[in-house]
This record gives sequence, structure tokens and C-alpha cells, in this order.
Amino acid sequence: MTSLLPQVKAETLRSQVEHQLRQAIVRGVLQPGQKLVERELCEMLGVSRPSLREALRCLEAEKLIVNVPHRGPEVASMTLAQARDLYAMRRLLEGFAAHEFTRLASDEQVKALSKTVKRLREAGQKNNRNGVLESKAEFYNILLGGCGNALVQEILGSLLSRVSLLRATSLMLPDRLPQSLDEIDAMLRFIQAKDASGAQKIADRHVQNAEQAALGVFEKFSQPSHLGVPV
Amino acid sequence: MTSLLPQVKAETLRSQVEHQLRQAIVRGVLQPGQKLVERELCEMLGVSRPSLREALRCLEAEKLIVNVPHRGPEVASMTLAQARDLYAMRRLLEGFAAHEFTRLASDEQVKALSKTVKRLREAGQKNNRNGVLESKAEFYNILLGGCGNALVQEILGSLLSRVSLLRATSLMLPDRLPQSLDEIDAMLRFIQAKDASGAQKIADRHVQNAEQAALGVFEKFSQPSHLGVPV
DNA sequence: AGCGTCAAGAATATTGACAAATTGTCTGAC
DNA sequence: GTCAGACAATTTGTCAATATTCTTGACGCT
Repeated sequence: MTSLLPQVKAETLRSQVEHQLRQAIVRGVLQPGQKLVERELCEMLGVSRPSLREALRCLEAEKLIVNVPHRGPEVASMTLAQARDLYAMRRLLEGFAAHEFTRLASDEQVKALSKTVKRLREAGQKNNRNGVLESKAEFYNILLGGCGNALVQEILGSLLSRVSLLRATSLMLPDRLPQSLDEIDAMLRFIQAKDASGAQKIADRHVQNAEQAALGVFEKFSQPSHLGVPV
Repeated sequence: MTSLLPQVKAETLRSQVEHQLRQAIVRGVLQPGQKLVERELCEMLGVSRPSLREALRCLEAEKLIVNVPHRGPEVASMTLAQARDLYAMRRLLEGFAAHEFTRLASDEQVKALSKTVKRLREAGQKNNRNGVLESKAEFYNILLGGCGNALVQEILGSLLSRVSLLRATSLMLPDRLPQSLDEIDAMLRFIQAKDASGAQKIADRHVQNAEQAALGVFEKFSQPSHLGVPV
């Protein structure tokens, strides 16, 4: 009965800590390579070490942090090879999601996707960076929620959070934005036309182009030691 | 320097606990749905509660156990829909792995795969169940290790451990074994012939058939409450 | 200058304890 | 006889304090 009410306090303390740390990492407050001292995090978050450590284990399992025994955790960073693997996986899964969404989604879901794409384009034209990020997240929520496979949703969601470990997200590249919006538009049209294979191909190419843009700037910063700068 | 020696003791205590619990789950010693009492596990494993709890968080992140707040952890069980999602994902990833292995693997890796398939067939003819499981695990190790994508290896490995949460693994079905071996043989031939698309198709169909066999018996046991029997 | 040793610091792991929440049972009323 | 409500027991969630082990940096020695 209590769960029907807005669960302002229902979460456990650990899950709150986990959420806060994850947000801090994907937003770049905690930067890749940065060392995390347990004691400091404890007093920053106002929790005890066992609670913090359990949250760290969860993030470690998500590969958002790495933990070398007896040296402590640090925010994960990504090598070029890992980034390539990540984008290859995204091509596979986002292509699948687009294909299945086209096949399975209801008219309401397609309409919701269409509205989100519209908001995304508007935010893009206004150079509203936060708006773009929000709309893009919403776009993925609808797409993954409507693809009929909760596992893909779960895994691809985890993968997308890992993308933010790259300094160069394709959306941070202003040159890339117009092309990105065009691709998403094209994907939407295939979905509306119920052309599942076409949607899949566009989704695949969309990720492929994002990869090319992201890995291009990645190579410029090829010295890993210069990247993870604390605070 | 110490890492050159066999790391008999290098692991942390938590990782050992994690490993033991994972083995107990995938081997069926701890059955799906079974409630896990922290205190009991502590004295069974001879560790303290914080260490155990951190290990439980890791397994929770792998979806091998579920944890309802204030009620404690239990071994995860799988619904029919989740099983379908899992097999759909396996088709995608194993198909990709077979395709990329064919494209990228060295002659030594193909040879190693061939030898493992041979051992697998021998174990199958002798009805050596442990031998089959071992060889199949080795087969996946080689295939995933040679597909050039560590992420696929990581994720598919996690997925395969989740498969054991199903009562009906296709390998537990004696009728299915000969067909399964034939499919793997065919896959090997495509790999040796460097036909990546063919290997992908066979891998896809292999998983599809395994799904059909597994979900077939799944429906017979459709009462979830009858399944997770303690100890 | 290079190497080994030593001390300080940090993480790992344990013990012990208390608070909070849920489950199950038991009693009492309709 | 059945249902509602309250109480007790069990279990988890959380924290504090502490001993142990490993890493690391500095110091002194060869």
C-alpha cells in the first residue's frame, strides 16, 4: 500500500549513494582516472563505509569504476580498443532495437517517438545542449521500451552510461549535431513506414557515424595520462 | 612481479566468496527462488557479513540474485518472457561472435576450436555429461576470445551464466544433444571455410533451436511456485 | 646514482551493536 | 467460522571501532 505513494524515502541508503555516484560519473563531476578515497566519499555523502563500499561494488560491476585491490577504486577510463568494442556492440543492439520497435511498437509509441524527435530537433536548432541531451535520453527510453526486449533495454542502457566515460561524446561535437539529427529523422521515417530492415540499417549507420566522430577526436588525446585530471 | 606466480592467494576474500556463490548458483546447489539468509551464508563460507554482502551486491548486479529491501536476497528465477529475451539476445551476440571469429581468428585458434569440438563430440557419444559441459564451456571461451570484442565476451559470458537459472538447459535434454552437436559441427565447417555469414546463420539457428527445446519444457513447469525448491 | 629497508598511510576484513521493517501468528470481535 | 488488527520474532540495514595487510614514499646505505 505504501508503494503507491510517491516513494520519497522508500529507497535504501545504498541505492541512493549508488545513484549519486553514477550521476557524478556520467556528468563528469568525477572524471575518468580520478582516484576515489573511500573516507572522503563517506563524509561527502554522509554515509558509513560499508554502505559506500557496497555501492562501489555495484558500480564496479557496471564497469563505471575499477578497483585495484589494496589501492582503492578509481573512475574507469576507456582505451581505444574498448571504445571500438563498445560502438560495435551499440551498432548491433541499437540496430536490433530499431528493427523490433518498427515491428512491434503501437501507434501511440510511434507517435511519442515522433514528438520526441520533434523536440530534439527544436532543441538542436536552438543549440540548447541540455535540451538535446534530455530529448535524446527520452528517445532512447521510448525506443528501448517499445522494442519488446527488456534485456536489450537493460544492457544498452548500461552501455550508454559507459559512453560518457569517453571525453568525446559525439553530441559534444557541434559539427556532428546536424548530421546526427538528420539520421534520427530518417530512422523515424523508416519506423513510420514500418520498414524494419531500413530502420535497422539507419540505426546501424547512425552509430557507425557517431563512432567515427568520437574516435576521431579520441586519437588527438592519445596520451591517456593527460586525460584523467582530478577535480 | 608477483603476478607471474600462480596467484593462489592473490584474490581478495570478497572475490572468492563471489566466485563460490556464483558456482553454487550455476551448478544448481542454490536453486532459483531459494531464500538466502545472510547469517547462514556467513558461517557456511566462514566470512563476515560485510564481505558477504559486498559479494551479494556483485551477484545482484549480474542478475543472478534479486534483493528485496528488508526481506533479503534470493536466487533469481526467470519468467518465460525473460527467457525469450535472453535467447533473442544470445542469437544476436552469438551470431556476431561466430561471424567475427570466422573473419578474425588465427589458424591456431581455429585449430583449437576444432579440437574442442572433437572432444565435445566424444564426450557426447559417451554420454559424459560433465565432459560435455566442460567442452562446451571451452568452445565458448575460444569462440569469444577470438571474436575480437572483449565486450561481447563479457556480456555473453554473463548471459550464459544466467541461462543456468532455467531448469531446462537444452543440454539437459538428451534428445536435443545429437542435433546440438550436428549444429556445432556445421558451424565449425563454415568457420574453417572462412564463410562468416554462413557461420553466423548457423550460430543463430543453433540458439534458436536451443530456445525452442528449452522453452518447450519450460511451459510444462509453468507454475513458478512449484519450481524453486529449497535445499 | 642505484638499491634495499623502514615507516606512514590506506584499504581489507572482522566484531559488535542498534534501528527499522517485514513476516507470521495470535487474539478478539462480528 | 472468518476476518481485522496488533504483537512478537526474525532479518536486514546501518554504523562505529579495530586489527591486519598491502602499497608507497622517503631515508639511508653501498
